[in-house]
Amino acid sequence: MAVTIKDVADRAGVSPSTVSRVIHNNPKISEETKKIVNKAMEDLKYHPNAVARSLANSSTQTIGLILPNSSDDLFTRPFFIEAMRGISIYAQNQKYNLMYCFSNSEEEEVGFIRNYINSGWVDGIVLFTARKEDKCISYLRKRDFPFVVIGEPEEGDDILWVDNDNVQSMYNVTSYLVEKGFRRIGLITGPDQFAVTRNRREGYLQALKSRKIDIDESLIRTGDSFSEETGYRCMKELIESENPPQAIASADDYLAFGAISAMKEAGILLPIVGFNNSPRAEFLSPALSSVDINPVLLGENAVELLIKSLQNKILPFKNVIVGTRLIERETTSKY
Amino acid sequence: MAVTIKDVADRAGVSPSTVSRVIHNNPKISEETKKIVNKAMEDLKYHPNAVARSLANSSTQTIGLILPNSSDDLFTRPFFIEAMRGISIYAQNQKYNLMYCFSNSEEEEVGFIRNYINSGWVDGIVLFTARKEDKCISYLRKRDFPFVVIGEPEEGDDILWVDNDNVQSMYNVTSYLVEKGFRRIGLITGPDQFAVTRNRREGYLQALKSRKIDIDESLIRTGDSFSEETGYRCMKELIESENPPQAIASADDYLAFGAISAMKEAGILLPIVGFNNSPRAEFLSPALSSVDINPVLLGENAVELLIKSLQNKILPFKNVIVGTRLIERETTSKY
DNA sequence: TTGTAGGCGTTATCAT
DNA sequence: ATGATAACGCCTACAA
Repeated sequence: MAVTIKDVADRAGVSPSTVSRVIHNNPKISEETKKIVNKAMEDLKYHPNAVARSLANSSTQTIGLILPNSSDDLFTRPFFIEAMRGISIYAQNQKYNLMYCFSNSEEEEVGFIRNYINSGWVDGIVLFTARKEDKCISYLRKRDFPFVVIGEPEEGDDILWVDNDNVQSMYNVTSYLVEKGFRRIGLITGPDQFAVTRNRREGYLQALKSRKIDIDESLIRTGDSFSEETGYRCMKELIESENPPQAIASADDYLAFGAISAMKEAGILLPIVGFNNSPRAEFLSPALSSVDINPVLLGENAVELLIKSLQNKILPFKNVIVGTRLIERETTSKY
Repeated sequence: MAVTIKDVADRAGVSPSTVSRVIHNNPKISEETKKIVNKAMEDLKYHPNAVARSLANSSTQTIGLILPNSSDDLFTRPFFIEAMRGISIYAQNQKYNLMYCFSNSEEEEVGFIRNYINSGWVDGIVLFTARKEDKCISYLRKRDFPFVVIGEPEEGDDILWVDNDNVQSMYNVTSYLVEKGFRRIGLITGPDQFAVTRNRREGYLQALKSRKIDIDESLIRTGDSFSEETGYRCMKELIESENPPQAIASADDYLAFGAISAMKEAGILLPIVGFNNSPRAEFLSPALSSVDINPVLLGENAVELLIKSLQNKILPFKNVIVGTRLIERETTSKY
């Protein structure tokens, strides 16, 4: 078997507790013995057993990520892997381990969370999406287990979360289109159960109101997914409506991709802006203007909040807003 | 604190070992006590502590994934997240946990592997790429630690790995282009240090040889990355060469994307096939023909091999070949 | 069939 | 400054 703290103690001629103290840089240990113990550890190539340590500390230094696995191709998008990478940047720096699991439904997500908590594997959990009346969130609160959400939940501000300012971002996009001279601006979004949908619509509405532009409900399409098909369908409806829009604000790039297909089919090409700055946006023809939401930073900040709260550090804020920026491309630059 | 096996034992009026036996379905336990103990477990909402269990068993039921983080945008591609999802499908089924880490270099990868092993967190490791003289592989072998590689390593067949038949796949692509009547077929690949590069080139060469077509080295471009820029540069060289190709086999979609840009710039459009069936391939104009390598299945099979070997199950094969299929799209269908 | 006791490797409390 | 001891929660000979 592997070399243990006892082996080191024997070789150094001290007790296991002394070795433990050396490992943890306990101040009241003589330089002399510290040297001897360190030598013994090197000689034996000793490495602490993290599992035993976890048992003794009742803390695993591990964070669990709950990844959704939506029916559409949501998870094939770079958002998740980018956020996971962001999370890894901060967590690895802090010597935290990362666990992940994919779920196929909200129920399954709750199941994995329950399992992570009951088994004692993780110290905290990262949720990748905030739904309306989110069962994961209510379960985690019921269990009083540390977690952070990527995306602002409706449940209030005693929850840790990070998000973009979705209201502001869509406000900016809408204003940008208004500035270009368009007044009839169509809005295509994903399902209403997601906070991101409601917030982006809110930004759209606010922008129009602040410019004294009347809201025309017939210009607002709430899709039942974030897929291209949905975007296509919504756009088609808009095109065929009595009073079609002059420009489109889309709450997601993929919805915008679908919308562009519908427009091409109809032989028109209205200015359009998407969200998430997906790789394809850049290479589409015409290249799609899109809002970069910085998923890496979302991930980093999320796990930073979580880890700091696990370490009982004082959190100046329970929430972090990550800035977005509009990447202007061909679908709007020529107007 | 959480309820332990001892609490259950007390409530059921038995010893902890009896409870443990019930949990593990030990055959020599009376139906009577089994019932009582189960009742007690439910009443107390008992859940075994996985950390304590791991310590006692010296097995964590956890697999560690080592993700590369190449300088180009490799990791933003769906391959990794898809493979991770495939891994999760099998692992979650087998009640295995998954850990992951991103590395910025081969050295860092070795560091994370060392850490995973020394800390005792994981029972086995999944490598996401096989390089020439791969340091991760040699380190894992030195430590005699269980692992599996996605991608065939050069080190031989006592290693667990899964891969596509890259030789055959590129053989098929090349043959497909030959069938269409082209004889001067250009080849664009990524760096030579990756087995996938060497194997796909081999398939290309074999296909030409089998058709008695002379190999023209000037048609073969080995890029120094898998990025679009590289593809662009390689294609430009091919176009400007004395004797340019009539069609292109590309070992990667992104290389193909870059190549298409170069062709568009030059006002030509040679037939071209890529690899990986990236989402963008479908939506490019013209849509890119590409080989679907089935990353989900690669992940599933990889972790299946690893877990079975951890469970000392007899493995009929140490390697698995996952089938590929050519998705024909506009870049070749019209020829 | 069930209980006892020791061990997994580390930490923390209490002595000394 | 260092050592002995118990504890973390579970498993598994060995005994009974």
